Amino acid sequence: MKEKEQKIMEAALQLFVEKGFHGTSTAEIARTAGVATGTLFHYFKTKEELINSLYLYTKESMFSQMKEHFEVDKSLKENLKGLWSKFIYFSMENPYKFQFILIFHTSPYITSLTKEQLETQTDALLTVYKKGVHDNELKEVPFEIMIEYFWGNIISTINYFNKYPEKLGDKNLDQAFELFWDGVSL
Amino acid sequence: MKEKEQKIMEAALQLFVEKGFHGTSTAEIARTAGVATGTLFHYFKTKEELINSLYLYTKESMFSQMKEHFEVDKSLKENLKGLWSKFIYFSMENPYKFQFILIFHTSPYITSLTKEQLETQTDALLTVYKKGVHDNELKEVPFEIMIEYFWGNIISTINYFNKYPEKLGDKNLDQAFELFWDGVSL
DNA sequence: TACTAAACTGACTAATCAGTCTAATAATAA
DNA sequence: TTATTATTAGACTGATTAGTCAGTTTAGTA
Repeated sequence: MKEKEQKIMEAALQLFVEKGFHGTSTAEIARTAGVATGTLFHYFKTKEELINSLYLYTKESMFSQMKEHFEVDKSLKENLKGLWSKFIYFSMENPYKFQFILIFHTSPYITSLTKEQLETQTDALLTVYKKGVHDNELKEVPFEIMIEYFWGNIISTINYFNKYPEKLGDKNLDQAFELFWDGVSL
Repeated sequence: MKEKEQKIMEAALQLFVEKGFHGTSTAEIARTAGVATGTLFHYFKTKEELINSLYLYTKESMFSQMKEHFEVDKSLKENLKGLWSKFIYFSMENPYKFQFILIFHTSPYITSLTKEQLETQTDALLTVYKKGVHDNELKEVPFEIMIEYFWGNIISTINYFNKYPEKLGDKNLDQAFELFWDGVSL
């Protein structure tokens, strides 16, 4: 990716999160990125294309860190906590990216295409869930309820640490995870 | 409230949820409500005042249904489930209102004043939580974690039923609540 | 060195924005 | 009835918007 393209995306990411999609003008993005408006439209044909590109970029940036497979010598709980923690740490280290994904996901901008791409990302979790149920470690509830519960818990944990950053530590992380785990486990 | 004022608020509520604050023009709100733009600005001095009025109105509309006190002859679990269910049903019956509260709450529009008003709303929950801990029914984790967990669970349950409205029923509601309850209870 | 294509610029435009203003109408009171 | 006030209308304004375009700079190639 070219340097100016990168700068445009970084500026757009920050401004979109702080001021919303419509609240941010292309002129402001270009100014913040230190480029001319023409340059912005050279790389992204429309504002909407910029928004969608940014979504795919941030989502890829997040899920690329979640790729590692489960370690067979560890328990389901340990493995789940590993994945759960990765999401927490990613969002603490990349607050704008995480916030952007959240905002975008509940906005009218999301196209059915990008929605589909997100769905497939849950396949790995489905495998874990099925194994957990089979081994009598997890409750047998509709998978879609389980996945919403998983995400909801991650998001609320992140909200907590965003509100009270000074509380970030192993003890509170463990307690937040225990709430989640005791909910899903048998 | 005058009829046209009401119409303006209803139109604004729907459009804000569907297209965002900046994405919705005052002209479109007036057109949808069937009034002239002048009428809109007669009732609301600015667009921002309209947004804030709408927030206070929807929030009041939601919390007025949650006012009932806990019933002493019922268990903590039953009481909590009653409150939890009320939120679920409110959002299913008033999807725009609930969505608007969510969007507004994570937007730059929210002022410190309205933020304070929301905080006090959690006082009732704090009392319940303290009693639950004292009676050895609830885990002793920081209250702020508990409250985020409570909200997160409600929101993810609502997300689930919004995605799959045909799944709305006592069985799935019970299962979703059991996830929550098993997380918080000892 | 000369040539070419891509990267880049910023002034510009048509459309749209929030908000104003004057005037018309409806409601109420004397 | 007449006077007064609250309500409604929509054309209008200056500012801002997304996007264009004609031209300049940069980088690679032969």
